[in-house]
Amino acid sequence: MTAPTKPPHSSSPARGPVGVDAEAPGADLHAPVIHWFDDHARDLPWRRPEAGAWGVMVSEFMLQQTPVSRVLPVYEQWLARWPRPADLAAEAPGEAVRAWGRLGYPRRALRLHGAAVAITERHGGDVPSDHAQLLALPGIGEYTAAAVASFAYGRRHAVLDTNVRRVFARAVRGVQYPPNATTAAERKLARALLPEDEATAARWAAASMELGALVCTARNETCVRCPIAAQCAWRLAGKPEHDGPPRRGQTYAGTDRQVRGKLLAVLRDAHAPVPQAALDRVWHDPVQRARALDGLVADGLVEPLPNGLYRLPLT
DNA sequence: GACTCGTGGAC
DNA sequence: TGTCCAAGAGT
Repeated sequence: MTAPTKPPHSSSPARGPVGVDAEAPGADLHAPVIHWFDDHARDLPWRRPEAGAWGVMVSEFMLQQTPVSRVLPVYEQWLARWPRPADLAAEAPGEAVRAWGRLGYPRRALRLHGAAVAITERHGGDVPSDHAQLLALPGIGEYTAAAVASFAYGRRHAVLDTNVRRVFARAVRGVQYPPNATTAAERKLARALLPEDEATAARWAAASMELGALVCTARNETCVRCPIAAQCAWRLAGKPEHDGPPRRGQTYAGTDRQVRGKLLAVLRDAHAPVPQAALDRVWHDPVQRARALDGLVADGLVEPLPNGLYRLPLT
């Protein structure tokens, strides 16, 4: 999977600088990036053929806002325990939350379980390849639908994640960072840059994402290793610093999220219903503590029992 | 659009 | 040490 068929771009004719090719937008970028990918793609388990569409889908859920290094061990355990969607669908949702461990954003575990149930009920147990059908599954948005269709089934979709957005912002728009939220202009650009050929488009999607992850990183980018440095608008402009509205940072200490995390950690580690008193120990402020617990219950991550006990959801 | 939702590593 | 960041989705 790491080095399938090479695209028919091997010898691109000499071109002028930056995007002057009106016939094929981005054609001056495709070949170098894909060739770089041929040599530098990481050997990740979800890229191996035996991963299948289910493996790709599980990896995409886990990789939403979580680094590869932390996903790897959980992914392996997950696929060993639930090798098919129907296997996960047969489990209690709380088991998915427990197996999720400390990946963060545990609602993703619940949604992945829900997606497995839907796949089992509506799609005969097979991960759909159609973008609209993928989009209809819980926890799958625009990015993940495109990623699964492209990576697992070789379909032609613009796969616009934070890595690709940063690569395009720099190489094409000449700015350090993309906007905070994905814009219509970015989607239009991503579609325009998508190679016509389906297999090449899928390869391009994975390659441009990998370039952002390994070379064109948010901080300490290494342009000396970049296959398109010579054409990069940002580098050619002298790599100007980001201006405009500040990129919103995330605070964490003292937030409800931190309290929710502490509460859920207790329930994950317990294999029997937990009394209220055990949950009360994780946070000093009773108001915030109650709000966080209510939120977990409302989200379906925690199941309250009639006798004042709590556990991960059985249904 | 703005906001919420976990966790840990790097600098 | 605190800030920033990581293959987003849902409301």
